[in-house]
Amino acid sequence: MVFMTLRERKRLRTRQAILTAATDLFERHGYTETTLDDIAAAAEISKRAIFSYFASKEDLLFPESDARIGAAIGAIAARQPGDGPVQVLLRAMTTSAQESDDLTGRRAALRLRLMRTVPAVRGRALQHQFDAQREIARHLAAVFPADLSPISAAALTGAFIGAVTGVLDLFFEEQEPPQDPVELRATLLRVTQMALTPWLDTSSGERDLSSDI
Amino acid sequence: MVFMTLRERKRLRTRQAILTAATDLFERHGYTETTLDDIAAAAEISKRAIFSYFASKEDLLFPESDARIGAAIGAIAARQPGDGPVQVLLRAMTTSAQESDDLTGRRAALRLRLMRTVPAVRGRALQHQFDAQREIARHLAAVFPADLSPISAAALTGAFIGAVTGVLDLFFEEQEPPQDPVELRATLLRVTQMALTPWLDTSSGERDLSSDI
DNA sequence: AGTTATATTTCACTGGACGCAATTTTGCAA
DNA sequence: TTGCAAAATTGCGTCCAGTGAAATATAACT
Repeated sequence: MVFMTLRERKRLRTRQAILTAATDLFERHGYTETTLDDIAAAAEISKRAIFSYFASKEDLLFPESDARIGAAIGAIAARQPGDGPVQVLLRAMTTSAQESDDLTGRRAALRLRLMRTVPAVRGRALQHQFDAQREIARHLAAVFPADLSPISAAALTGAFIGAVTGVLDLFFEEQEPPQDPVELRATLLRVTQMALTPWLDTSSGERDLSSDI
Repeated sequence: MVFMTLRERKRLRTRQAILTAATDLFERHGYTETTLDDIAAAAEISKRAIFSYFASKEDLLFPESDARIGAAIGAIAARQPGDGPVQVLLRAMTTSAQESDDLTGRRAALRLRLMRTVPAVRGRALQHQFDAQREIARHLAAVFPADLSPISAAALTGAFIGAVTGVLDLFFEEQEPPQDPVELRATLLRVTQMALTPWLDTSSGERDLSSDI
């Protein structure tokens, strides 16, 4: 966006200031230990102003959730002619894991860590994931009206995401999420592969995810 | 338990009083509109005492979540000799939907309604569901060490529950959850059937869930 | 009855969220 | 450059969930 009024640019800057201040303090002093007053002070803004940028304290950890959904449905829209629903879902997952910076960056690792320690954060994460899932299912059904009823689309999408989430949780129970963005992204793709290979074997068309890394 | 100290009996009574007061007020005035002070007053107890029974306001809606998990892992333990992982999972879902009063009763319908309107409630519900999923996956892997790695168990369980949850959400988007417990339970089983039939066709052994109704 | 253990109440306090009015900042036009 | 309307920001104040600690009450045990 080259054309932005000065107002919008400044707003973006303070928004970014809030985000960096928040993640910074979260990393150094912990999530619950950091108050909104602290963040406001660090961002040189009033506490009240934070709520004009983010709806809640938790949302400071999910600043780009819309973009992630957007990437996924974009991948669905830009499907290859020969692909079936399963392939499309798969590609939507991997590309959305790559395009949006939401899965990389230092905020991603922080979020993964906080998800397992702060209940409120986990709850918000699951909510976001669920909303994304509903949206994806809706678009998938719209794109394959012949092959998928809305119900089948919901079931298939839920199964996919559920499988990946389940394996991800198990995986990060014993293994710390890597700090390095590149490594983190590779790990996520590997876990996706682990979660979904049984599928790809039995149902339709083998495909190696590692080609996407 | 016929033999219970007076203390335990009284404690159970007040616990029940809190629950009925809470669900009552939630139904009549709404969740966010009802304060903990209201509930405390209705239960004739101090607000502070509520927290010695329940950890949070949301948890007033999930009083028996442990029992639900217990029923599920009980069903896994008491599996039929010939059943594979898929059948066991299926039976665990249906029986846990029947044994625990958590899915029936007027609190279940209320909860389903609030899950779609109050974000905090939805978050808590997803958290409970996720915890249950992890527990179930762990037990499933323990019971089928030959057929399932811990990872496959996590993926399979996540896929199952994810599919059911996704379809459930879609279903209740247009259709109000029925108030009548019997009808509600039947609906849940029907939705489960809808979500999982594609599976049962392709993978292993057809089975009609309606025999469980 | 007296003693110990466990609930419950009371009170004071923190922190997140939000409504509202006053005030400052900014974009833009005369 | 100045003036003005719109938008952003601030500084209150309020509400409510949740916590800590001390005081009080109540059951259990001997």
